[in-house]
Amino acid sequence: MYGLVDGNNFYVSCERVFQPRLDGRPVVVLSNNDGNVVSRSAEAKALGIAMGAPYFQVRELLRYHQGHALSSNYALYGDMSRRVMARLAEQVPAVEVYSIDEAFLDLHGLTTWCGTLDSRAQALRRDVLACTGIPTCVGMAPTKTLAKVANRLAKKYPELQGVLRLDTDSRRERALRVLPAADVWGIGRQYAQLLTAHGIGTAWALSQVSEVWARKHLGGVVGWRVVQELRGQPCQGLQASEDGTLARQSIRCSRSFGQRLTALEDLWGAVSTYLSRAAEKLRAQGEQAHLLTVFLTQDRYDTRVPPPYTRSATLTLPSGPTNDTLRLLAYGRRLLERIYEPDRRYVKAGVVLDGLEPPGRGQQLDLFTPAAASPTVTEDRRQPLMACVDALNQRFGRGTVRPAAAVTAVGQPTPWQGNAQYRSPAYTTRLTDLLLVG
DNA sequence: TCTGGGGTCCTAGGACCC
DNA sequence: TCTGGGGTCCTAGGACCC
Repeated sequence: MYGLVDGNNFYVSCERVFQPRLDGRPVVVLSNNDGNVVSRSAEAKALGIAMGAPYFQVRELLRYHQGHALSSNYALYGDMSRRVMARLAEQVPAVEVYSIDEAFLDLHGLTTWCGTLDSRAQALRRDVLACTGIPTCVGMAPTKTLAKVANRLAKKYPELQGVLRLDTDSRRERALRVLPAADVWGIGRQYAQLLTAHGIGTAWALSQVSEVWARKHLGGVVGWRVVQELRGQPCQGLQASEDGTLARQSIRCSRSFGQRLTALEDLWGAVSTYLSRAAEKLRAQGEQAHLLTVFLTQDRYDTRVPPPYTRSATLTLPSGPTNDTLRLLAYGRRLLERIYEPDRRYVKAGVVLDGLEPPGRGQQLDLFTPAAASPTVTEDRRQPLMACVDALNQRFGRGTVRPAAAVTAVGQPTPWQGNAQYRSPAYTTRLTDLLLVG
């Protein structure tokens, strides 16, 4: 039996823990750059503000109803997330941290020693609320996909008091019949449209399609798994996370700029910043990457620009995997120059590190470089430098030590810097931002 | 004027290897 | 003129998730 715990309106709930004045009002949290709505309070949902709505479209509505919009504060949400996950890990055999606000639980054997599953789930919710201030809902079922269904309905119907268990055929059928197929985990916009066209409206109808049909129309084996899981056949197990964190298979860092950029050197300032940050994450995870991607994106809402909006270039690092910022920067520059075109107006850039593995798994030497000058040798000497940079940035704040390309003249604004006008303090992770009570 | 960021998995063709 | 089978890697792209 699987459980799925999900924080209600997670980002808004995090903000409300420290700003009770936000209670009872429409509140939204915005994406980076104050672009889109990414979290909404119940009051904001009631106003009809859609998930992902551009802020400029809802700004007036929100103001009229005396609501609040906040820039996203990932330092706060990340820390609150760790607190929630830690509470869960204390109380169940295994936890898979699925996203910043969601975790799958292994509920094996919980009934036998401590009451019914439902009462256990309620106790879990009370504990998380009491210890972190975050309200949650819990769904329980024999497959992850059904646990997601249960969680969804637990949120939708308040009379369920935040908990729903789907462990019998009749309960399962009742639930699937009221859930739109589009709300099933794994059914996105494209598939939802296709299902509608075929007269498949509910999750129940989706669970009745044939294997051949699912494989043909829903992306092969992926779609078939969704159908099987809706029928109660588990296709995926729990991937337990060690100490509440998950080792990633790829690391990405990308940002929208505060303004359009055209100059190569401005773009390089952004890309080198993101690449340094990605390399730092890579080292924190104790791994090396052997694939590097750089991408540039143009304004996809500008009708004068024909698609594709994003150009990317990927390089398999010729001298093997690395987590050395300086080497990644050298390759990153080449990739950027490969995709950069003058006279284009770019809105966003990013980097991806892929092919991650722990260090020391047979390094590839370059045939044409003398061994003493090979990248891996100079790099070994640079490991202490990287460790030092990481330590400085951790102690004195991100960007204390950064690539020269990312440094602007004193008093000059950073050309690529995004907007974050309504950011709340880092209440739980920065000493000077501690909440004062008095 | 203003439209996010960071992930996962799968497919598929071509290069290359034995 | 005939032209294998199975494997991995590389690269790009497409779908999905929160």
